[in-house]
Amino acid sequence: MATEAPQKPTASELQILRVLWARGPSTVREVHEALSEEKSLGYTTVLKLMQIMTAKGLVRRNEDQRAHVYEACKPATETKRQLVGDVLQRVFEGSASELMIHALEGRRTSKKELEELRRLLDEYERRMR
Amino acid sequence: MATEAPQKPTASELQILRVLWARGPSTVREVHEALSEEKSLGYTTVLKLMQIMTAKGLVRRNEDQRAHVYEACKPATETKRQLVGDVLQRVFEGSASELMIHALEGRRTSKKELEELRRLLDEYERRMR
DNA sequence: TATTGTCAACGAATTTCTTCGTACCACTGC
DNA sequence: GCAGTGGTACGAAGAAATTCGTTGACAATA
Repeated sequence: MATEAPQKPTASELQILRVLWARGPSTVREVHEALSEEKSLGYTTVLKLMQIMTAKGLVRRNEDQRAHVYEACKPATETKRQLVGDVLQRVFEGSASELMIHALEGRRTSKKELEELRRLLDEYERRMR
Repeated sequence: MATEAPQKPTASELQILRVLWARGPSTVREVHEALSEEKSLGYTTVLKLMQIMTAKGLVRRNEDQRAHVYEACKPATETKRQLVGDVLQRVFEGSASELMIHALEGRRTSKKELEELRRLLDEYERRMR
């Protein structure tokens, strides 16, 4: 089918994407092993998910080897931007400040991270000009 | 049933919560009308959703009047914090800076908003001390 | 009192996610 | 050439979301 519309990954699919982003192109077995460290999932479950993701166009695979090698279609950055953009719209009506407020509250944010955030703002502003 | 576990609203449920947050306690009809402006949904669909949300403990209702009056159980802030916290963990492994980067990219952020963001950081830091 | 309109309740149909069991295929080593 | 091993494909089952039609209660009104 190879749909062309940009699909939003589900929670499970995101877990798999994260492994692919971190490891680069990987086989189902490799993904399954990486995921096993945090969650117990059957091998065929991961396989099925990755097949579905292939059909959706979230990942593509190279079938040259017997163990197909999968990789994410889109770079991590793009998908992350899409996901956060979705929440930004659906929950905060597009207000980045509102998003930030709620992201900072309800957790301890280190001094280091605050500085990093300031640096980001500076950089963004500079680039924007 | 009145479950006690903190439930995460689905996309549709969030739409309804947003109406309730904006309007305060409302009847199904009022919510339905408010939603109709952005989306076409049958009255009974909204009713059903709100009944389910009641069962889940996302909203509570006053049945004194024939047209029951619904309101969100949790304040907007708390739910928003939960939703953004979820993305923060699932997508950005808890890094607020990462979240920020991706929130800012892929959209134009006004100078005004950037200032607001800086102000937030200052305030947060001051409060943290 | 008969009619009409407003509402909640119920349940059913459909779709999507998630999870596996089972079957089947190709290669390797005896 | 036959048994394992390690892989994919297929299909099914259950849960959750989403959507709405139908029914029946109640109330206002003509």
